[in-house]
Amino acid sequence: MAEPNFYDSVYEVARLIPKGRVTSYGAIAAYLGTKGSSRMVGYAMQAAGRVDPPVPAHRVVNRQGLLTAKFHFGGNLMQTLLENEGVKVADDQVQDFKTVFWDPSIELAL
DNA sequence: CATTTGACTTGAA
DNA sequence: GTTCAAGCCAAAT
Repeated sequence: MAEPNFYDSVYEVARLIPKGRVTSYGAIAAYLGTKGSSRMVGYAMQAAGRVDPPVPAHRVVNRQGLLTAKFHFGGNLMQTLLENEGVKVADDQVQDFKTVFWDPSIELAL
């Protein structure tokens, strides 16, 4: 079911992120085949807050596991949500990032 | 229709 | 190891 819209594709993948896991923009972009459009993934996320059902954008972080999106969430909301799901966050960074990392190109490749 | 921007990534100094 | 710069694609203006 390939969505004709780049945004919708990003939303779907973002919704597929399991609880307590996080992924990176580049991972989603690579999964969509547009590795170079890593920025677009985040850009789509911005609009994600306007779509329905809502997308767990708080589970999407940058390559460094840094909560880059928290600035858009409006404070510590993002970190709170992540910790609420079992993701340890400290200094705006995901702890054990590689452990909680969820790569769609691998998890969904099956 | 052309230009600018953007929740990023990777490479080089 | 850290900092700077360039590159990438798509949507918004």
